[in-house]
Amino acid sequence: MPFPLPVLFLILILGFAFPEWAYKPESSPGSRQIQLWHFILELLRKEEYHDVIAWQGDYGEFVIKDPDEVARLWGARKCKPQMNYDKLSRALRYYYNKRILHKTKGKRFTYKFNFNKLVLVNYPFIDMGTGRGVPQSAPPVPSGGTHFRFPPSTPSDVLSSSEELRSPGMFSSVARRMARGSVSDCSDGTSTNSELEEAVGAEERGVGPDRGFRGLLPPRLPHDSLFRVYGGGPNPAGLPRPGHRVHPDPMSPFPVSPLPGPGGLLGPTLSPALSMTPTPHMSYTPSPSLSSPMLGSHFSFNTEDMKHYLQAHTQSVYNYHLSPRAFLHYPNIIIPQPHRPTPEKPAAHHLHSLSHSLSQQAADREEGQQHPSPFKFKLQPPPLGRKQKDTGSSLAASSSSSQSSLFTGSLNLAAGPPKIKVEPISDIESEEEVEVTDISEEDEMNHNEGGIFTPTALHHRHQFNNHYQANGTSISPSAPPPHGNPEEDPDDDEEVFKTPATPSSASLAFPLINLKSEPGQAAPISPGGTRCIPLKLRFKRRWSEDQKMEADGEREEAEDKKEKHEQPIIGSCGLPAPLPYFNQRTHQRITLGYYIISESLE
DNA sequence: AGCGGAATGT
DNA sequence: ACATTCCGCT
Repeated sequence: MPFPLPVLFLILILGFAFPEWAYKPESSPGSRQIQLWHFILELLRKEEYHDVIAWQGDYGEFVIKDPDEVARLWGARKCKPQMNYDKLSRALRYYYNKRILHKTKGKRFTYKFNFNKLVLVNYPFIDMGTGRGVPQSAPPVPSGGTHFRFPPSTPSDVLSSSEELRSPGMFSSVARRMARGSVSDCSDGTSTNSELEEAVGAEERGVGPDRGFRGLLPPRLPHDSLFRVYGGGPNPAGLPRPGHRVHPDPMSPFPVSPLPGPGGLLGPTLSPALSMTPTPHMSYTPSPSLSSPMLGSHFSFNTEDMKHYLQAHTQSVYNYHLSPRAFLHYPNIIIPQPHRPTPEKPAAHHLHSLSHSLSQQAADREEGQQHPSPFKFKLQPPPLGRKQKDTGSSLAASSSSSQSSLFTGSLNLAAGPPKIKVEPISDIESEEEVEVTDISEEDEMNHNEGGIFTPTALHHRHQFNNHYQANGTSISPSAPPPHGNPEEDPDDDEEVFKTPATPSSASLAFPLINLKSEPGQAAPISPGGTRCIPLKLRFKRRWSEDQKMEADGEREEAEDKKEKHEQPIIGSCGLPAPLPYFNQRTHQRITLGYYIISESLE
């Protein structure tokens, strides 16, 4: 083996951090076509449109003052001249089920973003503001006290020579044009999007970078605790926070976004939830370069693999404006020296230095805590989208594991048919492994009966009876949840969002790998208090799930069509993807479905 | 005004 | 997937 085990593990983590999905635009502002809620946020952010749409009322609540105009703008952006508010509102209504938005009842044209669930990793710096009507904006990067800089986001700076790393359209001239809000490619000549274009142009022309952030700030903040990182509230996590918002990092990519999207529009946006829960949304796409080695009894990473993944990660971070906090997940990343990408491929260097400074950050943050540099990760199963449900995702069991045990665990599964017995999960374990990173999870835990987890729960109830019934067997979304969400506005239509997006997360997920634990150590409780279950059980559960999925995956697909609840909106954030293992008999890759969320911040 | 099903489009 | 379009219903 070219690398010692710890290094291999790092490579593995890094490697899995940058699978194909990292390039996928899902939820990313720049890529793909703009989504309506992106656009809404964009408008919200611009003072120019405050007569048309503006934050109003509760946190995350906005009112469309001029529905026709909003529709017109939207139609212009999408080159849909026939757009009107009726259609637009239909689109908005689709967001209800996705829990991006909900309607503020009784208030005309008033909707509310579900920032509890809206983990805009791609908009990590939305600053919802702390100050009662006082527009605030956060520098896009917590530059104060750190060395972090978004590197120059030019293609040559970020992209490697590897073609496969090049995201389509990224950083092209077209992309740059789009980044200024110019999407007037409407071939029908109905380019009516000049407004936004002008607006963005004005921003670019020099109004301070700070200016562009303001529009996104809703007038009030429900809980300081929500935004302790960027919001100006207490900052228990100890993350360096900029003292002055007026002097944003000059290196910030946000004022002039490199993003191709409609305007780099959401550059300086923050995920309030992210502040607390850097919950990456990841769907793992198997990487060929890793699959073959995994089948064998040993890993072999070649330089290209490393380059690929390191660069990919770096690129995805840049492309998607990922929060630098994403790097906190690798506080002690070490790019193996012997195989460090060469200078003409600077991505790894970036990553290296990034992780370096960020590890310092992490060290600062960890000051006074037990473990100065805990290589600890919380893992979360993939969101229960339909796809994931089909492929099996909900039963990610948590575990704390040493490097070697993780490896051997994976390897054992790869090396031979797992001798795993299907057995129900005891609710004790399930419940105890709950990791509430985001207080918004609380409501989910309390209301999983209406959530996306439901179908899975139904399908697997016979198998995981105890677990699911622990939280009630009713799948009625109307079952009023006990009040348990301190951050939920009292006057808000709570049931809408109390629908648990991720009871699975709450009850089954947030597995944790404590990389610091000794080999073989059970590490039942992490320093952060996370309950972990043995690796063996984790795989066992996983296997059960997979077997189950193989059996009735199609049936579920059919039934899932009716299921509208989907995962919380989480942007891709360039974090490690789940570890795959293989079903030896079928030789199929199986995604474990663990997501590294974050270190414990508490 | 607002909801959501259905068909359709990209 | 994420709308767009249409429409019946409340």
